Amino acid sequence: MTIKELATALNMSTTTVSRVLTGQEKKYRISEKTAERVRAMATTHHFAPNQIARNLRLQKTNTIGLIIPDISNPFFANLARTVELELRKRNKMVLLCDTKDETTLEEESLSLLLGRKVDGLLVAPVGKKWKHLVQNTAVPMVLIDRYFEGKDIPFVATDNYYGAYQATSFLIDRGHHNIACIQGIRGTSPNENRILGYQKAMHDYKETAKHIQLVGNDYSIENGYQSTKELLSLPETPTAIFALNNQIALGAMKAIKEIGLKIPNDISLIAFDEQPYFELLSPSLTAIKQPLEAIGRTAVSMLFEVLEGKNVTNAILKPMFIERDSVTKNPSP
Amino acid sequence: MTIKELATALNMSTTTVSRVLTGQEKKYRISEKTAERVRAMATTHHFAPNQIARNLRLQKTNTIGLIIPDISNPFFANLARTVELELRKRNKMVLLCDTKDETTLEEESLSLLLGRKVDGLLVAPVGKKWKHLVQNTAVPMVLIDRYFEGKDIPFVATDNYYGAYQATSFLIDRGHHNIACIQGIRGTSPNENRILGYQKAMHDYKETAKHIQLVGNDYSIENGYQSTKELLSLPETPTAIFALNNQIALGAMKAIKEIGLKIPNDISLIAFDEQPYFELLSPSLTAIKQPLEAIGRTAVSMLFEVLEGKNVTNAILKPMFIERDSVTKNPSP
DNA sequence: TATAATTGCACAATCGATTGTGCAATTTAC
DNA sequence: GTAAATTGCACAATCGATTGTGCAATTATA
Repeated sequence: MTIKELATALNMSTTTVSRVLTGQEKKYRISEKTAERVRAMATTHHFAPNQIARNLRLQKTNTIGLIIPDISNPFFANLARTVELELRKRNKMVLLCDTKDETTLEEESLSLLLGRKVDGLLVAPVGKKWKHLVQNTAVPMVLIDRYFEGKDIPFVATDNYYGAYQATSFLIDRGHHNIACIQGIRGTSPNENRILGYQKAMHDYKETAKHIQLVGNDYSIENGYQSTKELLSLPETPTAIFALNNQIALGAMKAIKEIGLKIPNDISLIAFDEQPYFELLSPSLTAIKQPLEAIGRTAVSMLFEVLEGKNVTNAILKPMFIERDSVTKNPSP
Repeated sequence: MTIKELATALNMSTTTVSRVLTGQEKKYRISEKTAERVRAMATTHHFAPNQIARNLRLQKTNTIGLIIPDISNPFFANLARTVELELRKRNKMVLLCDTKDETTLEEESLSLLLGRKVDGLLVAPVGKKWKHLVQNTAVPMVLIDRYFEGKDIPFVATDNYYGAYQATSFLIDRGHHNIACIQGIRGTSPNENRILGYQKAMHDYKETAKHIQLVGNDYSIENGYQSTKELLSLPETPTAIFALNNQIALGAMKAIKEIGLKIPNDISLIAFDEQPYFELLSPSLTAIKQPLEAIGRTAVSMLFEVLEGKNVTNAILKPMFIERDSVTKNPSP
């Protein structure tokens, strides 16, 4: 059923029908009697306007593109959920793209979404390249989680530096000197800022902290696993590992278990990212919880401000340190 | 940049430009020289056709609606990922809707997606109501995970009966008589089939199995937690709990830990659904792994068959039982 | 009663692509 | 050299909505 058919059935012009159905009957002086007839007919026929046609005419799709590196990572899955629900409240739908942390796929996703004339973009970029992102000046965009310093694209992220500093200091306070850090994707903002926080803490406590050790290069279970195996085969093994996301932590635990070491006695562990099961592990896992819901909400409201032509300021939200049982007080070596 | 502007710049008709850019230059006898000029101009101007206009003209959006009860549940997040990547290969994009396991939101999502003229629908329904789903006869649909018996909507699901039967038999074999089952959403197909598998096993081994006990009514951590507390405060507590999804299992573990009992000595646990961290728990958690990727792939290819007008047969895929350490051999009572 | 103001609605253009058909210009056939 | 066939491209309609403007019919004003 199209508006034309509806108009024919009512013996009116499509103009009148459209104006009633878009609530403009007052503005265009459609009589209440006519308006009522239109509404009645529309409901009995279950008429719903063709959104494609509207989009074309109105030059607006009420669609937001959401680009995510890995929707199977619970961090992003939760983010996606908040974003979707928040956008729905504002009458937008989301076109989802998973980039598998590949810049190529991200570039492709971007141009596909632009071709579909999304009204806005919410992007958790891979974070290694940014040129394709700044090329788009046409549609408003807000970055989530990973961003680019000085590139003038608004973003919302966790205070990664703060979180990492806090976690590392905690380890040093507990007597750890040799703390290894397993990185995510190098060169991406969260990773670099976490590294900076880690390094700063190591430096601030340099009388006690031994040396800086960075390994790994991916936000994956596999990287956590391999890097941990590597670390634990070193002549001088670290007494604590700082895993820069939940997947790395998972891989690390797997390796530690396989090697037969015990957390926290043989080795301590802290994860950046919180997961519901962390408290159930034995021992429970000390973690830095990112304010996921706040990030999602903020990203959406920032995007709307940009859509409304307002200026926005980037948001950096504080994470929360959750102390549990995966860190010893007295590391052996 | 529109095709019209491009045509003006080339001093040609939009017809010719369109035909070249859609690869129909042969069919409509556009000279190679002209075609080459068009292509060159298109690339220098970075021309990309307005998909909205194409969609309207072609009556096809190359968009699939994906309706999911809870994208933050790793089961569905993984599913969504497979589906998204698989659809992208076939040049479709996905409009995502999260229904929070609420039928109302599902109905709303459905009509929004239909209004947007999606070419097809992949729905993991809440599963309690189906009328709104069968009302849609216009666009092809495939159900995932939860389905409706005899309602003639094609689906792909795990063999829940089989999985539950296997898990329950395993518990009985290990000497458990009093096995409680914490349900997900009652009345939904996976839940009912798992229950049937559980009951059948209990019945088949009735000399040894004691009685059937069903509690709970949600696929949530909270339900797992509350139901477990309830079970463990019974005069005659079960020796094993069968949790009907990963979230329930998580809640159950939380409750068990809080009460101070030990798995598996005090109580055994099996989860329907596998998660990467299950093997890292102490003890590691015995689980039934659903063939997630296969489900996603199958759903997509089934949808395409429907789109191509073929007949499809429902797919019921076998899960895999993964024995770990969360079940004792000799339950005490 | 004649004129002005208001009411109530429809015509037709528009958004940006695609496509059936028609018509010169060129080439081929005889 | 003329008719027929082929080549190369453009006109205009179409998809389904929205909207500036215009024009009767009705009501108000003087």
